[in-house]
Amino acid sequence: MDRRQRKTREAIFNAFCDLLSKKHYNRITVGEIIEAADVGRATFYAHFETKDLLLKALCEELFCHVFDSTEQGERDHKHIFECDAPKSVFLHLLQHLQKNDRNILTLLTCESNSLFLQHFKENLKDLIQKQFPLFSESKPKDIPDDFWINHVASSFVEAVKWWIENGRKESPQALASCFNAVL
Amino acid sequence: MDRRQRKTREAIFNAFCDLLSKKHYNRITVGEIIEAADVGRATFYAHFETKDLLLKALCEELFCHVFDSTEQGERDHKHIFECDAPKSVFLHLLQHLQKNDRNILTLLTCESNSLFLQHFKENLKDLIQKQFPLFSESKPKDIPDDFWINHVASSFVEAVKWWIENGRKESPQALASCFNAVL
DNA sequence: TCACTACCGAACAAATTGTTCAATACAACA
DNA sequence: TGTTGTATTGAACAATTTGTTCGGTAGTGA
Repeated sequence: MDRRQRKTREAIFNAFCDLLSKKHYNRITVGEIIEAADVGRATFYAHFETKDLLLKALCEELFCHVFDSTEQGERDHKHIFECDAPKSVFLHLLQHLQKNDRNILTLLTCESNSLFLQHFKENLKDLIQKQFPLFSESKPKDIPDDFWINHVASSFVEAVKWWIENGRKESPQALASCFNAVL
Repeated sequence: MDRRQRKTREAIFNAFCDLLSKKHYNRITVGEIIEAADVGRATFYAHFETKDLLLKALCEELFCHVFDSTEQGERDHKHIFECDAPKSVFLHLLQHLQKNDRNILTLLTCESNSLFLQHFKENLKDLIQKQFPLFSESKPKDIPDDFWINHVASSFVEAVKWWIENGRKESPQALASCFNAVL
């Protein structure tokens, strides 16, 4: 990709994140984004058809990074998935979030955090699906598999949401152990 | 309240619900609402400052009804909260939803159902909070109370969401038992 | 009957969206 | 280094949408 395109894309992402930390997604206009990013109006629309697609692209870049490194971990350090999964997977994810790559915590803390947590949940469900045998051990009998997957993924996301909305006072370890306790 | 006001309010609510069943909340304009409701623009703004506040008012009317009748039940039929709560509370809520008062199922099935489920969760948390002793029996040790309340409420909402998005094939009883199994 | 108030509807400025286009600046490659 | 292709610019544009105003109309409650 052309260096100019990369820079523009990055400038738009950064401006968008900045704005998200200040006001709700629905109240952010394209005009504000291009002003903050300092790019031309036509340039914005050359990159993203709509604000919704900008959000989608941002989420993809964001979570693709988190989950890639998780699956990377899966290959590099087989033990994460082998010894006491799924516990270690969730702890690993929490530690990853705590590292705050690409300022992901700002987005998960902002007024519109639900938008990002929603994407997070979808990615999580995929991950659980792929590694289903690992997660099915703790599954109660007589409930549908996808009900269980949905429950595990959404419980984790809701735990993260709770954590964030309460000021992230607990360590990743403490939160993971709360999560494991209710699961 | 003046009969004219009641009628206008009702017309706007109905039009809004109709539109929500057809398109996403973000894509619905005030212009469309007043056309569907067949009221003047100034009239709309005399009732609701913004579209967001209209949504809020709708949610309040909707869930106030569901939860009032639940707490009503609490007074009239003490057994709901006394014998095997919290199981019966959730079953009761599901049966209430199934009755589809005020077409609530249309809203919970629409593209923007998250908006309503969010309000549902808040009301649910209040309910659990008020009846906390009943719900704390199954609470694992060593986790914060509000983490537990959040987990119970959001698990229920996510179960309902799963139920709806999968076409509500299960009976309220079957769903309640899935929910109890994972809790 | 009478006073009150909700509604109408048209008109309005302001903000926003998404597109177009010619001019300019930069990148990649030979 | 020069050439070619492409990204960016900025201004201008119509079309939508928002939220407000106001004089006139009509229904409400007492």
